[in-house]
Amino acid sequence: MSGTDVATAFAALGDETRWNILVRLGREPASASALAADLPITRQAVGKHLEVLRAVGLVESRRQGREVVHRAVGGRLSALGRDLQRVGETWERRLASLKELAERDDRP
Amino acid sequence: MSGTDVATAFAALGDETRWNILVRLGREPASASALAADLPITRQAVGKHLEVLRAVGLVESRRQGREVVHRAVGGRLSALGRDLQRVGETWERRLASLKELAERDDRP
DNA sequence: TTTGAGCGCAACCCCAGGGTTGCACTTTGA
DNA sequence: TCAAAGTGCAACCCTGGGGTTGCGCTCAAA
Repeated sequence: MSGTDVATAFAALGDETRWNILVRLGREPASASALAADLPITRQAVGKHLEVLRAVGLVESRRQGREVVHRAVGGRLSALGRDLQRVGETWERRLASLKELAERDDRP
Repeated sequence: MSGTDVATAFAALGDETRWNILVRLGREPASASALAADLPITRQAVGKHLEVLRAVGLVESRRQGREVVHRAVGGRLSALGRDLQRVGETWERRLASLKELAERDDRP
């Protein structure tokens, strides 16, 4: 998990509109126009968000007739979650070690 | 996990500089000036990032003499990770159900 | 008690990016 | 075959926020 990738992935998740779109696609796949119909923004704006989400692998798109259906990739989100959890636990352990070292230094 | 909270939390993680600061604090606690010394930005800029991170509970700060020491809150990150993982798995399950329904409809 | 390190505003600059309008293209269905 | 739905650019607007400089405060150490 490189730092850059993590940052861009979370930047993708860090926009409220984008999060709403993702949640909506988590319930069921939909086209850009369908999404725009439920949201207070243009289809073009939705398109840009979908582009961002697809770039980080959180959404997959598939042409179906004259419309393009987008779906949320749950696996990608789960993987991100697992990575985050691991990093957080590492920090907790490290902090505990530092604390222990400090206490040991206090009473040599 | 409300949508707004999630978005703001990930927005906090979505900036590369902020992520670098977090990782640095995950190795060991440090003051804003110490952080600024390692980074290509001003202490004031670091301060703003720390403010954002503290607002979402990813960093805790404690005055020690004349300096303020900041540390990464691993538990908060782990919790976020677990939430993400859960949401992702929900999506996967839902998508599987939809697929099964579609196939059942195909052969009535 | 003076000096400098560390911190906290506040004002300012600047650009990435979220949003829009406008247009041209394909595909379905009547 | 024609109208309307769905999509894909491209140009443009404008705000948010990441970054800076500048100043005044506090507190530890000499």
